[in-house]
Amino acid sequence: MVKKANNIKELAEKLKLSPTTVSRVLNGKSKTFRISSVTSQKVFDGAREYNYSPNRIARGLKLEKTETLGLIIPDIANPYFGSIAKTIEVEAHKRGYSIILGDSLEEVSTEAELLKLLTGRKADGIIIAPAGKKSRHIVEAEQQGIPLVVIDRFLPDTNLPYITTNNYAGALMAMEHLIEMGHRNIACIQGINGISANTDRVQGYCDALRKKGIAINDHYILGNDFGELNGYNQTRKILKMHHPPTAIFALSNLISLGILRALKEEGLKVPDDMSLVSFDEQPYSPFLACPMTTVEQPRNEIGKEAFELLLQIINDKNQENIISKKLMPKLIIRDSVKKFSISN
Amino acid sequence: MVKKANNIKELAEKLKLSPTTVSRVLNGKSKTFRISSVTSQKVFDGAREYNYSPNRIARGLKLEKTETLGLIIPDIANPYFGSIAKTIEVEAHKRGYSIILGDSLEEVSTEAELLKLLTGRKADGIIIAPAGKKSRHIVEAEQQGIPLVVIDRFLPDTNLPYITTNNYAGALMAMEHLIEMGHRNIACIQGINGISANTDRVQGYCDALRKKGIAINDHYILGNDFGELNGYNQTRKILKMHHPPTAIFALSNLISLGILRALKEEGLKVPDDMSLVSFDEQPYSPFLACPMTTVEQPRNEIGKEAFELLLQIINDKNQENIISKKLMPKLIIRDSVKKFSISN
DNA sequence: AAATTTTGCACAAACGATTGCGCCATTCAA
DNA sequence: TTGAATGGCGCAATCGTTTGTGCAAAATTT
Repeated sequence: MVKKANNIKELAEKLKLSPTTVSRVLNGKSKTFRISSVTSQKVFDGAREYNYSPNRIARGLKLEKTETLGLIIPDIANPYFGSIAKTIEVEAHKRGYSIILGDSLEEVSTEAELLKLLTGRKADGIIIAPAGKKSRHIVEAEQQGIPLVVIDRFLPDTNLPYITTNNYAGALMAMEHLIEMGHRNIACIQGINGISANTDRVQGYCDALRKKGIAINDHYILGNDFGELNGYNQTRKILKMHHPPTAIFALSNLISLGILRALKEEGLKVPDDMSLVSFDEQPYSPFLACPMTTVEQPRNEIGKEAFELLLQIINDKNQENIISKKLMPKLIIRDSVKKFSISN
Repeated sequence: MVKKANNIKELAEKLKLSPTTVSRVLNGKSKTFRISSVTSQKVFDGAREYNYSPNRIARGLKLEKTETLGLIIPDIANPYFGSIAKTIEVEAHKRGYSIILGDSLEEVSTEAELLKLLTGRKADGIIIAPAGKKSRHIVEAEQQGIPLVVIDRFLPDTNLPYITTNNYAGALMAMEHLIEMGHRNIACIQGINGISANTDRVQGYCDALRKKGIAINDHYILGNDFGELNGYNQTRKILKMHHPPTAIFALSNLISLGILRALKEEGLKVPDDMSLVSFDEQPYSPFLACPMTTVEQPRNEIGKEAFELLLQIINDKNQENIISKKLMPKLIIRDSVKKFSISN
């Protein structure tokens, strides 16, 4: 059996020192408190020998900071959020922070619970990708004084700091590509209405059409969920239209999977029977039946920037230079858009 | 500004009660300590009115349990682990536990750090998908007394409790399908050698061949990583072989993506030029250029069972009925295997 | 040699909860 | 009327850290 010191008092006794001294040495305050280097060394050696590591709970209680960050995500199984979570965890770990992960299941009520839990657990800060439009509970949490950064979407009517993709620009790129390829009748299957990420993308969709003098057909904008099923259902609707579009702009990776499922059921091919551009590049995008043209969001940057911003809010007294950002996405052109030489 | 009680003492003062009483009421011990129902009600109302929620850090310190579970995963961006993490988080949340997430980046050293961190943070238990073959640090953590469950892989030479897929059975199914379809020369691109999940799958590969009296060609078993690049590199090797196989059995979702990339570069088609079966069903599997035949692991069950098992270890004194499990996977047959009528 | 400064460390009080024990008031039994 | 039993709640110690303050001993100055 290895020798073991379970707390600072035990270690102090074995070393014939006081807990005070041990604590100070281990926290790198030897100089400040004039602990002799021989004593310091004794403490370091002892800590290793007796395999002592401080109880972070007790430490957190006393210091009133836990070096813990909350991360609330609507769906951690979605690789888009998964990779954001990854970079946040990795960055946090580098800086000594741990992540408490909460999956809100896209439900505002669960999200509110998680928020309460995290404040009860005295997280030093929270990064949240909000589940819905309602944001009162988030604003309240922030007003209780907990540093908070919003990702993926921002919340209008609040001035919570955020890091998101420039969704408007992404939609613009995608649509300009479709239009250049000769498409005029383009449907847009959207996600949750009223969420900034969605609104901005739809805005980009509309503005791109407007710029080119193409009339906006309201029936072409449909759907209300970022999930696969919505993509499937809306596509079925589209295929039954009088005057169906020649292309679909999908506002999420899951939506485009649903589109593919519906098209496949009807025996339709991309891009010959239907052109497609989707938000969210994925590792499999190049290997689909028809390699897909996508808008790639800068996931890693979102994670990094969000973490840095949160850290800044935690550490800085002057909240002057807290600056939200919309990061540029990238259009990856593949084969899922058919070239139309003649206008349809 | 809302009225606010930041700790139990403040709340007690406002209610003209002692912290003792408040604590007992809020912990549902009114009966046991004969707190009158009128007092109890006063406490409940007060807690709501002053928006009091107990400091879980202080609570954790005193109670010596934090209702926090550690989850260590090699790559949270991989949807396979992502969905396991999701079910674990959701189940845990239902039972009042929070999850501290750690991404080991497939590195044993990072994994060891995370393990230390979690014990320092006094997690009540840990669920870990080990990154490598080395497991000393994991065993040590468990011997320090922290409840621990291993997922995805088990660690031979230890008797740590585990929940995994029955990888042997999964490989057997996949191979039997390939053989039934007439394939005799089947390559196997494997993941990290020496890891149980990999070893078992390779064992299934070999046994399936043996059963059918097919000689095992050592050159057909190659690779040493679960990542995309390994799939790509090994496929390039395979394509240069004297006597190339007619089918590849990929031991992970990422490996099969790498295979697809290599095949695509050479202008080869699945299944006409190469048949393919892969471990790990994915949402996109049906929509690939050739809809892929896959082995689906029971991710949700793995998550649930692992959590239940951990809870059992945490709560039960008698560790008699701690029982590890290998859960059955499912073969999903699509179009990526070509039918060979004539033997090749 | 006395006074002062510096060195080197320890005492004890927090942090916010939980809990063994105790104490007073009331009710009941004798 | 007294003693015992019960009802209803509070005191103070404790969990493992950190830290403001304090106090000897050694070193230095006068």
